Amino acid sequence: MTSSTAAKTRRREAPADRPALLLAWYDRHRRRLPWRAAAGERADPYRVWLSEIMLQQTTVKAVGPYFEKFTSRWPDVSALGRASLDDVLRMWAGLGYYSRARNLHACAVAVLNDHGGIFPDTEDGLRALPGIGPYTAAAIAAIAFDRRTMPVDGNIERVVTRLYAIGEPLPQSKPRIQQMAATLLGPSRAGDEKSRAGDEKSRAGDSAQALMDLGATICTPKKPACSLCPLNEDCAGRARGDQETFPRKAPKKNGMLRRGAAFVVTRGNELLVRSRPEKGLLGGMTEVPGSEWRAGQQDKAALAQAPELKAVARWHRKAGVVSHVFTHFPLELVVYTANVAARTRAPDGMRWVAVATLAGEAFPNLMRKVIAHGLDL
DNA sequence: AACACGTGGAA
DNA sequence: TTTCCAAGTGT
Repeated sequence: MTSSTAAKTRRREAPADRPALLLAWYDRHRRRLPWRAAAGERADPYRVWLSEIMLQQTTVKAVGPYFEKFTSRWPDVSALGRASLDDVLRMWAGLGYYSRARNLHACAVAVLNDHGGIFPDTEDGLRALPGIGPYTAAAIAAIAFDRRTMPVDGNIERVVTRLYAIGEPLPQSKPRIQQMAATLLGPSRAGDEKSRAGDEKSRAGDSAQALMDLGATICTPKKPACSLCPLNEDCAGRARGDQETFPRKAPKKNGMLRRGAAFVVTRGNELLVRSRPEKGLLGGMTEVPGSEWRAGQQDKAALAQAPELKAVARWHRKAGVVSHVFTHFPLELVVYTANVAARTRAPDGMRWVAVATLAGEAFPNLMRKVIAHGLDL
């Protein structure tokens, strides 16, 4: 047997201890984030939950100020559970995916009313709450309650598909990824008293956060810094040289451009607004009145679609359009402005709000753009 | 299973 | 400029 064969054999018999390498790396390089406890300390379930909801499909940078605002105003889940939904939507405005805010509030109410203000400490218990899906349930269980479970988010999907060169595209590969990700969990800690399944104490939360930090800082979507990766010796993707091509995923289709009109109607220093329906796009958020948004439509017919605004005499069409891109379609809105007489009543379902207090309204960013365009802000 | 659901930043 | 995407969930 040659020495190189012997080395290969040895490696096969004693593979790198990836869970341990991962935790050792995490102990040196973990990111300091507002919702994370100090090393070795138990995280606050409320802060873990709040951060996990905010971080869904959202960058750490964008979440920072929102997390600060929320925790300052509502220091615990009971406080949030006693807040009004409107207040929560106003605080969430601008973060996107507004059903998260709705579910966040519903979840806080459920924890307060059904669980005495204490978060369930099991994955199943968490999973039953509004807005908590399989990822978030596992993340909270692992990070806040030391449950030995591995949440799989986008970062972990990327790291794992590269590590094992999983060529099957998402989402079909999800079960395989989940299975392989779980092998990166460290062993149960010794000295446990008997424990139920999945109840073993471990550093599961650290293992999960290690994988996320690795994905965020080293195993990045483009140009991964493999030379700095604690798992690089054993990475199948890197061995093949095509690590950047993982994870594979089906191409996404682009939505068609939709157009519509928005009406910025002022009455002195007040603006005419309404609330969107609770379900659907921008659900429950505040908007200025407008036409429907249709693919292929020009704006000619827009005014005709706003019968409740027929009374307005003088419309002024602002030059240019407001462009916005949603996940599934781009949007262009033309903006009409008008100023109406002092005691003009708001049409049914609409209300006047002071321009001075606009910043505190539950406007999604699209509406902030529209209003800024219409008011020349 | 596939699609709806926001936004801003990076390359 | 365009494309991709960032700690997913609900239906």
